[in-house]
Amino acid sequence: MPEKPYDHNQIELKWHERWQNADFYKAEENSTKPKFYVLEMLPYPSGTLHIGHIRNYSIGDALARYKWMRGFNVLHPMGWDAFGLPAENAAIANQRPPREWTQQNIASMKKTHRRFAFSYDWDREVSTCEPEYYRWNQWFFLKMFERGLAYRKKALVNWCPKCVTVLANEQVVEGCCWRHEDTPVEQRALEQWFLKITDYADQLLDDMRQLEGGWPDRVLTMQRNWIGRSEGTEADFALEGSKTPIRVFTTRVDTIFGATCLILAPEHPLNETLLDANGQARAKAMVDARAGRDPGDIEKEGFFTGRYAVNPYSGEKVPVWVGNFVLMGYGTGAIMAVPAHDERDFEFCTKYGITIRPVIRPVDGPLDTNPKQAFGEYGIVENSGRWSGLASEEARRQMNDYAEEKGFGKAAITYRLKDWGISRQRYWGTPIPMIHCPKCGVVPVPEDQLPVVLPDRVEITGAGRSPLENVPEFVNVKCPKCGEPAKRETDTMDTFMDSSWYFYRYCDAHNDRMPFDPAKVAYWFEIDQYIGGVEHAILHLIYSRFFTKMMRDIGLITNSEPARRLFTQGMVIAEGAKMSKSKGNVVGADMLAEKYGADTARMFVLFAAPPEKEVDWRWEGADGIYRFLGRVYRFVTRNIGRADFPPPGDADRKVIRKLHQTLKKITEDFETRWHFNTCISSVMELVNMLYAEEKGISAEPMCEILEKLALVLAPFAPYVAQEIWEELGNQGPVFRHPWPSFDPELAKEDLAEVVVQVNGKLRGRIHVPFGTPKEELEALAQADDKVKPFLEGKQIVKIITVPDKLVNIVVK
RNA sequence: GCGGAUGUGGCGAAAUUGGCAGACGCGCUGGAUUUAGGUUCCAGUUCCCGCAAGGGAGUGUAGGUUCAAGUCCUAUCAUCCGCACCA
Repeated sequence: MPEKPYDHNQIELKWHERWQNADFYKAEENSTKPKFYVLEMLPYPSGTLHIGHIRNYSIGDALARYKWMRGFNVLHPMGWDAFGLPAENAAIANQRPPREWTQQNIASMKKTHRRFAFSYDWDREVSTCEPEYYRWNQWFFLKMFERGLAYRKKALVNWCPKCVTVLANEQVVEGCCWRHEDTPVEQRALEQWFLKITDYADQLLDDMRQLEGGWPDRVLTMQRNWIGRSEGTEADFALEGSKTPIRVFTTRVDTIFGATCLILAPEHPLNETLLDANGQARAKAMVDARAGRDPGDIEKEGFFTGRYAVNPYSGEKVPVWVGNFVLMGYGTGAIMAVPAHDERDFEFCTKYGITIRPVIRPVDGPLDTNPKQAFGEYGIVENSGRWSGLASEEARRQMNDYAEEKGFGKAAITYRLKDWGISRQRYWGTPIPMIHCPKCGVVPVPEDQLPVVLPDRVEITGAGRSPLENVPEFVNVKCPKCGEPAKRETDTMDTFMDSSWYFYRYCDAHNDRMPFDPAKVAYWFEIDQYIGGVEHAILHLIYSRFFTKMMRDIGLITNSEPARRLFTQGMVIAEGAKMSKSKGNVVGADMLAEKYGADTARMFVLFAAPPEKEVDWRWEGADGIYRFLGRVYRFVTRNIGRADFPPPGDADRKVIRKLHQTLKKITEDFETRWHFNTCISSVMELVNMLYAEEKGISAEPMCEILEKLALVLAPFAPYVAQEIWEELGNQGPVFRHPWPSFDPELAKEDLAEVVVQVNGKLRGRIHVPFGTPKEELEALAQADDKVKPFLEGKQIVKIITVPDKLVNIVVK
């Protein structure tokens, strides 16, 4: 057959059309339990759908297709993000009717991903935007409410005055709105719903031990920091002239005799009674000044309240101050300042001339009167009454006991992790199924009335309150308890709620009685492999771990962790920045596909770097991939049905060996590391050799090679692979054919190449049969012409020999 | 400041268990095909000296362990990421 030019357009269109309605996307029934892989949809900041597709699908596809060939049945559903609205895009969130938008989106996603991707099981698809999904979000919310895990309180929220909306924590970038980088976020007090994730803080921390090895260390560390457990002591300082004491939290109670003042956070509730109008104004100014600033840039300042408090251990009277560096959100919002042993306290107290009193000395030295040396260090406690002379750790223990005994404090643990605020003042999202009744208070919507569905037409006011408030037929309801007129909750849920359990729903997507059948989930879970972007390391991945534990506690599931293994993909960056639509630096993988075709586009992205690494997007290298696919295609077409094959010869052995070496390499890389870049490069090596040896390859090996080439290429370049598969006279999809196995015997070289070093430097190489004995190797090495000159006139001290690999001669 | 990672050619990168540094690709150089350009094919391409054979240096920097270090240890610098007056 004459050589055909590689026309990617023609090939891709042809198969694109044929695959439109093919049923081989469906998972095959399998007698053994398949692996459960979940591929999170968008590993990149939302808005980067373009690039998200190609990179994520590539990895997902390549894996899924490969696993399929190996006889696995991979559950590979669409992730929630695919249908979910970009949560941060308030404009769209408030304008589009969700249902239509969703359906439109599904349609377009189906189209796009047919082009780029392959193996989705549409039966299991779930849209988090569908009322059916609201229902189970709401169901979970009610279960948590019953258990006291969902509660309502007034809380400060981030507020962007330009967007006129509430922002989630993750949408606040360096104190400013993520869309208006010059606009500091304000704090507003609103009634909000919270989930008590803090109840699970210790479990979330402890269970990480199960995840070690399966999850990247980086993610585990980030989670550990985010939860931020610290052990310490809470102690009450009696406030003079008041019955309410001031409670402080410290991790270093052993330094408490060095506490020379108390400092309250400017937002501390006690300030309302403690301060005069002037003082309150100053405190408020501090809070405002802090908004939108990098904490490191703010100079510490504060003022004396005029009041004193009593150190419960020493009985010493210390002044009470207000300080701008004390955070209300951590510990108790009040600290004892120990300027001798804490850098921040030192800075503050030096500025205002407050006494500095060292109380910790090094184990092997005297008390250091220059306090700067001792910040944060442990040692021996001094000048501390009955505790003097104890080691820090022991002092802490005894002082904790003492506090408890005397009733003024106790050992305490605080967390950086805060309860999860899920209220959003948005149209978009799952309505929170609660009703506010003037008589009965907050009443849950009865389970049989779920789902509470969003109204279709909503006018956007931009007033910064939920647009749902303006829809009377939604808001005005009868109280389920007393039947009197009441108001519906108008906040909707954070979309992270959806993402926290979507993969459970995949196991039983059409269940209309429960979120899912526990038996089905028990069959699939835990997830064998979860794949997603790093940026979800703390939020999504902590929330979904929390959900899993909550679901276990309400008896739905038995596993404590959602996923055994986690793989975090690197991000695609452009010119050093994360790609995002708002930055306008999304470079089109579409354009790449337009010019070279989807096969080249996908393969190029896979070839650029291993998947866990972030990759700077530039398309200079794409030519090489396109050339390569052309080389393959032309090679195959001109060798199909050729009449003039030579008789079997040396070349056959050579290329068959290379073929099996390639198969071995790809199979191993695929199975363990997912380093597709090295897989691809080894196929390239094979093809390079095929070009060099083409004339000498006889008919039979050529047949084998062409077929294996199609199979090996299929995960990376499905269209060309399929086309070749058909040209070779095969029927049906190449993906249904089992993955080719390799023969280790055929992959073996005839002779071992043994490297000869003199003093660790490469001087020669000898070729010997495998298993040549040590003595013989050493003799051959010394006799080698290239090696000899380096041995002349020298004395051989030692020879190290690694059989079949290396001889190192040490000379003097 | 704390925590985590990463540093290898002009570029993306490879080297999986301490054993040939730079596979594969881009780019570049030369050659063949071509009226020419493009395409395709072949060869070369870490740096320095050399026409060449060959030799020397070389994985951010400085030490160390080892017959042998990109890989292990110590220190240090740079970059990136995460958290950040967290008491």
